[in-house]
Amino acid sequence: MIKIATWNVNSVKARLPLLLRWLEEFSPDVLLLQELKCIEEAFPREEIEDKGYNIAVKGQKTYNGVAILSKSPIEIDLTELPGDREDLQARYIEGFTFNVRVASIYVPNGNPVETDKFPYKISFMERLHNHVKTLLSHEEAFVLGGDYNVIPEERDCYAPGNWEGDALYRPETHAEWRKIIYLGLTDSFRAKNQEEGHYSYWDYQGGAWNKDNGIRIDHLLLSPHAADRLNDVGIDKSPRGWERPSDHTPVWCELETN
DNA sequence: ATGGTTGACGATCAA
Repeated sequence: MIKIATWNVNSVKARLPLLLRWLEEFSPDVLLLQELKCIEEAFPREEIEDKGYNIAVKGQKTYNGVAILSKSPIEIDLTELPGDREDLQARYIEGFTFNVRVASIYVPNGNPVETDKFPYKISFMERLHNHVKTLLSHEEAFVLGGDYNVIPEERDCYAPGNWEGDALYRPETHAEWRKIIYLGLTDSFRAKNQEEGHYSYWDYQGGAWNKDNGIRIDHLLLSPHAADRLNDVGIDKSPRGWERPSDHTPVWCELETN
């Protein structure tokens, strides 16, 4: 079995103690990180290598930043999402490890929707849609994990009415999400669990964590070959309750080894 | 209670 997880850590430097603790306790084989908020040179490489991980980083000062951690060597193939050479934001890294293609993705938030942030989000999702078509043509097992900043359905948020008009819940956002899924990808969490009320993010504000006012926006999307090997999935809520947490908590899936 | 969190940065923006 191979355990693959995704976690938006909201600053890898601020979250290092929690990250090290979670690597120790959960011991994922592969961990996809988002929102590093640092350049590659500032990434806490040694501390994570000491836990037994290989590391590939696409960093950026202050904002964004994604990484792949793996107990097995990582072959990096892409450090940006194809389709827009002018997009300099560090939101995509893709590689090959444990005989599986993996990507760590940080889809733009897109709010406020009346600014250019929303069309940037939509065009990023269109580029992802195009890239997924290319990936599918190779007939490989792949796992695309990350913070998609998409609440897929009503059952993925505590109060759907509050999200009307938000970039995470807009009709255009749902349309792009469905375009990607309908290419043949599996939302791994929904392959095993149909219940409402399972979340991966709780806002820092308004006591959202204590009230369980969350949303499910961190996803692990599987290619057909990977979905055939899906054994189990879960959301590990515990790190959200630790001291100085990220506002996101890790989401994981377990694939059978072949 | 004209507010509400957190992080990086630099005196504000982004989420």
